[in-house]
Amino acid sequence: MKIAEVSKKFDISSDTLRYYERIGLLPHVSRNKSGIRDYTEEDCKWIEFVKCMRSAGLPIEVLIEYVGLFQQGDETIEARKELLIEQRNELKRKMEETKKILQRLDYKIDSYEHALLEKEKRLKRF
Amino acid sequence: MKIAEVSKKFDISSDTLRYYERIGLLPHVSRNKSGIRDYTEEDCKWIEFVKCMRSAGLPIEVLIEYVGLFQQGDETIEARKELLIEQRNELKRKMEETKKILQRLDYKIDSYEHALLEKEKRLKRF
DNA sequence: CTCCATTTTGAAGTAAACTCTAAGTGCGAT
DNA sequence: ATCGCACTTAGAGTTTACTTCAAAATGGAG
Repeated sequence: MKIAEVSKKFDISSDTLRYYERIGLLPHVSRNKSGIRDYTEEDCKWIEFVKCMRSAGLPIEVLIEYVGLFQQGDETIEARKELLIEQRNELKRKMEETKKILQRLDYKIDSYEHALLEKEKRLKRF
Repeated sequence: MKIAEVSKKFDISSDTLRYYERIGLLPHVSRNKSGIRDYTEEDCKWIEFVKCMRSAGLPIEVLIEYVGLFQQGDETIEARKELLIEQRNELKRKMEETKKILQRLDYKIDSYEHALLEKEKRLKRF
């Protein structure tokens, strides 16, 4: 698969794909004899994984570390697991916070609802 | 309250407080006769609100709009409510996505757990 | 073979959200 | 009254995460 195809498939610009590879957020993609990237299924899985984790807000730095550990082989399974657990905990924490903020928004919206009703009442009075 | 106090209270740097005010993310804070900011309780409530909403990822731009609407008075109650509803929906959407990603992380962590057990088994065999 | 779109690289540019600097003012403590 | 720290402003600088650019090479259609 060439870069344009992959770009379309994941809705990530070619530039970003090259950038991700350059900074080590994706493992090196192999090239054909003339130096053009030829993405494998494996590469695509990484891209999908990275896109997903980025969308959840995992920092690029952490994902680079994960890719790095992965490339070092089986010796890093424990470390990778720990990294994922840490990120999961962080995500859970964020979700709890978001829940609270949602409640707060609900409350505020409700207040506005009441304010609007009051306003209407006052208008009808005349 | 002077800026240093407020900064400490909310753990937001003085620079950031001034910056927020400058871009309209906070209503104008009144100054004493010698030009030094004197934050009221009202100001503090705004800061707390902004900090909270920013932490949930609401864009600065949207919050600036909200502050702007607020300053225009009661005519904008409806618009403010709509703005909050939109942000709430967006937040809900994000939370659903985060939930899915949490599941995925759980699954991945579990896989690593199994991989580690397998590794241990292999070691014990010899 | 000729075009023209696509790809390559390294490097420079951009947007958002701060963060810092410079140059100056104000005020409590010694 | 003067030291020194907190405050002021305007504006420059930084960081993160891309994005664009420039110049050269490749690849497929006609």
